[in-house]
Amino acid sequence: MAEDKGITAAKEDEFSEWYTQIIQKAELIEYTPVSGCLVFRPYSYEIWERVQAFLDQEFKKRGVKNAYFPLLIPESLLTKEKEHVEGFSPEVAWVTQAGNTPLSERLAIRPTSETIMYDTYRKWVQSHRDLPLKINQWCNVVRWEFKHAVPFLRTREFLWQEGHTCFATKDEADAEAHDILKLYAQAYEELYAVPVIMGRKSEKEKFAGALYTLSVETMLPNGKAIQCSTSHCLGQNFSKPFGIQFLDQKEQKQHVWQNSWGFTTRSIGIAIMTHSDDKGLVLAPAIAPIQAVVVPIIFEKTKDATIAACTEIKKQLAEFRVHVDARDEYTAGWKFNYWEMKGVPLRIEIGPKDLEKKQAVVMRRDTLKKTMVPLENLQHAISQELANMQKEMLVKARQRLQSQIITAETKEAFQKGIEEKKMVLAPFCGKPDCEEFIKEKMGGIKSITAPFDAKTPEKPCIHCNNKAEAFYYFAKSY
RNA sequence: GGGGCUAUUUUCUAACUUGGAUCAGGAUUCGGCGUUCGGGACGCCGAGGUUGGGGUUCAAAUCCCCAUAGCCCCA
Repeated sequence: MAEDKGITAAKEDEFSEWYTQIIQKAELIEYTPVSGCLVFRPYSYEIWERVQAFLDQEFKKRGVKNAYFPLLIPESLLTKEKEHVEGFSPEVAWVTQAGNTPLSERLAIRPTSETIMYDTYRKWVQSHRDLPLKINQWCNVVRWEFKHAVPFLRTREFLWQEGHTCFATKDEADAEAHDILKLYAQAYEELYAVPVIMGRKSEKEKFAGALYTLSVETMLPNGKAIQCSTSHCLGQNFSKPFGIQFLDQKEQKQHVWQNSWGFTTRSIGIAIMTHSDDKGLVLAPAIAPIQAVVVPIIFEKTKDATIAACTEIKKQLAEFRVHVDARDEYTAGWKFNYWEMKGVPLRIEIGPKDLEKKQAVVMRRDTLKKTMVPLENLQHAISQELANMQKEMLVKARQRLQSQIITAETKEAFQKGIEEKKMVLAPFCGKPDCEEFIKEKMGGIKSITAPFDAKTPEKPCIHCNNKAEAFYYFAKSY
């Protein structure tokens, strides 16, 4: 139910505390007795449902079918691809007994489903006519993190979709990996209004078992970079150990080329951190469970007429997600604060004075600016305000992101940028041991991604002075 | 990976330092009734609490240990 007080921590000064308050007071998250396993309350789950609806429809346009594979993966399957197991084994949770009976083979709770799915794909792919095979599943996964949990961003159990596709050729796999990456970027920018960077992960940071990993990345207001989503080309790294083969047109046996790609509930946390302020949550209209809340200003004599007018307005605005807060037990002022904390994009105030003048007061959550709108124009005005807000939130966030990025071609500039909590674009050789060095020496910074839009470096690697493979972003990250 | 801090009800807290009878006090919240309502209204009545386990003690919310959870800082 409603909390008694607003947000008491400032985003600028106490970012973590501020975030902890937001997610609880906006009724997004509830803690549970299990560390790192949190409740997605209806208000955050509804955001997820909107993103799901968008992605699901886009997957289907691309010929992807939904299916569901088991939660439990036998150890023998999980360990089939060597790099993959090594990457995941430290954080796999295991089921070892049923009641009091030990299991003959322990079962992993899926950290990701490559292995269980590909064991089945082997049976489904025989001919080039069976390709491409494109399957997605919406599910939960468990990765037993030992770092402390950050709600949405890093939890032991989280929700996601994982797409797993097979192609006859590498070209097709490459094209799809890029296509899905762009779709993910679109989801961030057009739904969450979060600006992102697309690129390719370093050898060290790529997915365990992948040929290469493409990623969508962004920077949070506290100076930490965060991986938004990834799209992996697995090459034939899994099709070989799992024996996923087909006969091609020339009657030759071939291993399939595979991709896997995922989008998680982490995205919700990124959107919250990006846009919210000291009054609470700020949600982009595209994903807000409620896009406009109508608050009647109630006086005893005009109460019925005011509420009737609000109900009428809701009907007029049927194309939007509108809620009328006609609760008797709270004052208008209380409701203003409450809905601001919940991040509802627009507030429509209707009082007797407004009704006399045939107008409404409309307030935008991101700018907190109020405008008077004639009732006859309301539908159009709301539509405009929502569209503007969606657009301007992205623009504003992009300006902030750009202010957090610098380019460095010398060691000194690089170091300075990192100290200033920037994301630094620098020439890098791409070698894992060189990256390991940088990480050790510079307080745990990682390569983020080699952005697609960067130039070819002329200067050598920022650290080892060998030939640079590409410009990479480096930063502290989640 | 290392270090630190915290835990009282829906929530925020008082009592803890110096263990005891004050009935664990207040506010908020929740339920009821009434007056209110243009930026977190108010009155009356009612509901609700010491995180879990162990120890010290005649006596534990208070001291000690363990577990669990949360938060912060460093790597």
